[in-house]
Amino acid sequence: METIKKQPGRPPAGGDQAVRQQLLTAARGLFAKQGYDAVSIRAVAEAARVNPAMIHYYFGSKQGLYEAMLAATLAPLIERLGQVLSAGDDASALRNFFALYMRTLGANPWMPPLILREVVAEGGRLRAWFIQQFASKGGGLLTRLIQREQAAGRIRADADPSMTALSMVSLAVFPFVAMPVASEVFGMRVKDDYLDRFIAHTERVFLQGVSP
Amino acid sequence: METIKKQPGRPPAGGDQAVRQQLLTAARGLFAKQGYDAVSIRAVAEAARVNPAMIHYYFGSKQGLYEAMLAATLAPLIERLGQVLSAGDDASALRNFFALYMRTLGANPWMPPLILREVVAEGGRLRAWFIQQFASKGGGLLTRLIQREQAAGRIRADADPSMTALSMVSLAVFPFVAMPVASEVFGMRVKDDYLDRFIAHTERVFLQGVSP
DNA sequence: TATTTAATTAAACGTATGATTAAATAAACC
DNA sequence: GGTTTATTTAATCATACGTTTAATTAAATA
Repeated sequence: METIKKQPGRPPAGGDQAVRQQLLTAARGLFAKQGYDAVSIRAVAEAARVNPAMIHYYFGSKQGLYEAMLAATLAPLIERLGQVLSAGDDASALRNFFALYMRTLGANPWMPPLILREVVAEGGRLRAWFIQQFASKGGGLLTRLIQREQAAGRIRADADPSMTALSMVSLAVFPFVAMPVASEVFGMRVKDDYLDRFIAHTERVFLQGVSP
Repeated sequence: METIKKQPGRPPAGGDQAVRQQLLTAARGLFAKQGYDAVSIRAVAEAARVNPAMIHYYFGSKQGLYEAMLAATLAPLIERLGQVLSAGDDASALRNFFALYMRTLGANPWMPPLILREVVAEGGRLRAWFIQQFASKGGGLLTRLIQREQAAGRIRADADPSMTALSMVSLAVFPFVAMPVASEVFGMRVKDDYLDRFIAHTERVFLQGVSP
């Protein structure tokens, strides 16, 4: 039990000054796992080993913390997908896009729940950022890609691009969130190569499902 | 402003004695739209036009109300799917199953959000009922159907049944919850025939995606 | 060195929540 | 008709929540 840093006042300069980042990280984990309403700012502060008042000092409010965390967590995904999309236009672009999408979700376990909770949060608190900065950008990327693939004859032309985008997002995002349930129901043992096999399965279902 | 029924005491026999059902209906709508934590028992009682204490009288607790509502809402879906599954074994069984699944979700708008909120509620309050009574039964039905179709050569044999079931659930459930977001992002206008067209689209993506 | 600014703590505030209780009233039963 | 039981209301309880404030300390600045 170290008793350092128990008194008020500005901390010595030796410290990491990483309080803000600790809060963001703690908030990411807790909000993803339990949802906005179930997480108290005291719980976040405790997980971050920080005084609860620091949340208001750095983020103004609980909602401010949540919004900052969501933007910091989800924005990079859109950016990377955009890069892959503008990288190439060959026959493997769709496959690359899909693989990067699912691999990123698999490597950042807090992403899928955060996305799903926002999607289901109809009329919720910060719907604005999620829709305008995440969903519409991601949806734009997706439909552009799909139409490009349709023009190239790799996706059948009679498929509605918006519906196709929805199908792709469904196949890619939902299973990650459902995995804990599926483990109990199907007894899936998540071994090392499981993620790879699952991505390959999903990729094939989608690509074959929308092919001409 | 009618002032009837404002005094305590057992109500006259003329009344409907439907308090319990009113509470279940109000709870279904509110919990589906806002989630468990965001809904107060006072809000449920107000929506049901009933005294808040009635929740504890009939259901013991907020959680009791939630569990009763969830069971009453989701159990019929599993039952109906089971009937369809055991009805026939011909080439249209899979298509019938899929259509009934999506059509039921579309006709009962509170179902998809309730399911999704349970799926994402890792370590949540009543995970027990959802997993043991809903997810495992539904998962059992699904894998049985998929393996039957594989034996009949209508689903490719190298597809993992559990993964295939996950893909099917993803394609069928997620889009309903994402529809409000998709409307804003894609400008989808939900016309009369939209649901039919969307179900047809999804059905084709899945069937074609898992075909040999 | 003296003063101001930044970062942190502990304590408190007002409110909303889930839950409980006592009283009240009509139905059900004997 | 008298007693018991079922259903409802209003009031209250304790707690947890988001937020605010005042005090405190070290860094930054001059």
